[in-house]
Amino acid sequence: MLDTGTDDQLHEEIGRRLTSHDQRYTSGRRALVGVLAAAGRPLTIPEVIDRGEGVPQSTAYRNLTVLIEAGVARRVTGSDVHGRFELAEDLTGHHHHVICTTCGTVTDVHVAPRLEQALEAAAEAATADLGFEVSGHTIDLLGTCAACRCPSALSGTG
Amino acid sequence: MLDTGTDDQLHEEIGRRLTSHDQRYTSGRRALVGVLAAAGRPLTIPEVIDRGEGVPQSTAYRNLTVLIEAGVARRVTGSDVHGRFELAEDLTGHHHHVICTTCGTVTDVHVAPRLEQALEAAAEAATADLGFEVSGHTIDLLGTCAACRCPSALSGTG
DNA sequence: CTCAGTGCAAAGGATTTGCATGCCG
DNA sequence: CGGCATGCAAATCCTTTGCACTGAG
Repeated sequence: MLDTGTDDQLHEEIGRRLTSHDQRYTSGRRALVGVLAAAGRPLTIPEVIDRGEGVPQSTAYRNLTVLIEAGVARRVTGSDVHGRFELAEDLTGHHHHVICTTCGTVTDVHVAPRLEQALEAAAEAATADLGFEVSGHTIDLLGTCAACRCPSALSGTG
Repeated sequence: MLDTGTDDQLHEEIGRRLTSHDQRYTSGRRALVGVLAAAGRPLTIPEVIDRGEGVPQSTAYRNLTVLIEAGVARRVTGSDVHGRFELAEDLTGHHHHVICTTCGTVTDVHVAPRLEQALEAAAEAATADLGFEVSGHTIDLLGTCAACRCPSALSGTG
């Protein structure tokens, strides 16, 4: 993960990446990045639009595409119909997704580095004979979230 | 993984599952299962249709939905636009996917059971404080396949 | 015979694109 | 000033659905 400790540093780094892809880092794109950064989990297009100030779908899709091409964002696919979008891992840190199979909500989690390393080694071993060069991985943990396991927890009295 | 060592056993088991969901195991569905079983990797709808004998899209989607509801098939999402479909893991064995980020091809791989267990344990630990109950996981290994790394290998002399 | 499955074509929803205008560089 | 980003709306693509027909129990 890069040193993007402050929002300014994050935006600066993203600006550099866009520039190097002949793209401008406009206020609309900045807002889009802000929405993704603030979310802390992958968002669907409706969610992105909701949190932006009246951004049209087309612009949201278009800018997301630009961000993806510049290596700033990533498209994630949950069990949902909508694609989900989040900032690139080198900006936010390597993490995985916890997906509730009941409500479809996606949450970020971090896994022990030791296990990550073990997985990487295993991945190399498993794909060596395929002539496949592993550059990364994703792990989705599937199950049921607290809210779906115990709906009454939402009403406050337990 | 169930004892579905022969195609007959596989079809018998699938027939049972469909029956228990008030669905018939028709020849069309049998053919669909055959296509998925023969593929050995998740197929997109165009691929499924290609390998079937003139199955209409609507029937393909419809039967895939039925198979999924009966726990016979599963929907996987690659980096592609199309959803991908494969038989359920308890029929084919637990495995993961290797995805070529260049051409989008998805291949199945198996990972050492020891690592799977370590991952499961880590998953429990990582989600315990979320109140999330983990019931399964998926791992996608991303990278570049042999064909995309070395295109000349396809010409036969490699 | 009766109901579920199939096929066709249209509908529905997500994503992409064309074109005119406004803004950044 | 010139080119890119933006907005709107239509187009496109994947997926679902309605309806009539055919096949299985």
